[in-house]
Amino acid sequence: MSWTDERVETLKRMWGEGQSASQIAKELGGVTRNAVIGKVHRLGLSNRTAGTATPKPEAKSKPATPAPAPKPEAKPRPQPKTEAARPQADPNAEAKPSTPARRQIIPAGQPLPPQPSANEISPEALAKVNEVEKKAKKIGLMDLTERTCKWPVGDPATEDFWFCGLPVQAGKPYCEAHVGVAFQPMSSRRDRRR
DNA sequence: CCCTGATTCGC
DNA sequence: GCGAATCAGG
Repeated sequence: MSWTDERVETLKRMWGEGQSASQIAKELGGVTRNAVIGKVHRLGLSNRTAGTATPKPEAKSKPATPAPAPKPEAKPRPQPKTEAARPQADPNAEAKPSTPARRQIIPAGQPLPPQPSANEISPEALAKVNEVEKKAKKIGLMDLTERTCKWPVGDPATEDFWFCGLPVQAGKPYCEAHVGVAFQPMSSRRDRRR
């Protein structure tokens, strides 16, 4: 495969959209993420300075760079990374954030409190969670590792309690699906059109 | 271990 | 110019 105009265009577009190199590579086909990254660099449209700015000092032989070129480097990086984390209490301590319809203790006689749109999780995310829970590993507390989703499911007071256990996503404590509900996309407050 | 991008260097 | 190997990090 070669870098045709079209493929380069796709590369540029996707990279601009913040897609990862591997995703782009998969989309293009016939290339590895390394190829994509290499191309990105050659095209000069590299620094997205996102997740991994690697100020690599020097690993291998290459003193052929006598020009240190002091870069001021004042880059705030305006990536539209809109992600407002709703601090989800520790699963271990928290009861069970799994069920969307969280039990709210309503004092008898109270009129149905206008559910303050506290948790407005995208339907897709919820659906994803429900799906994922079917194939969850259903692991016990002892089975949790640093790379198993720690999302609790069920009632800790019963036997019907387990942790998701699916592979977590890079650093996060949860699998992708659960990260989706644990971290709100920030603006769930949509204005009602009049 | 999974993933991310960055860099180097033989081709 | 290309990209695998490697590096550095989450």
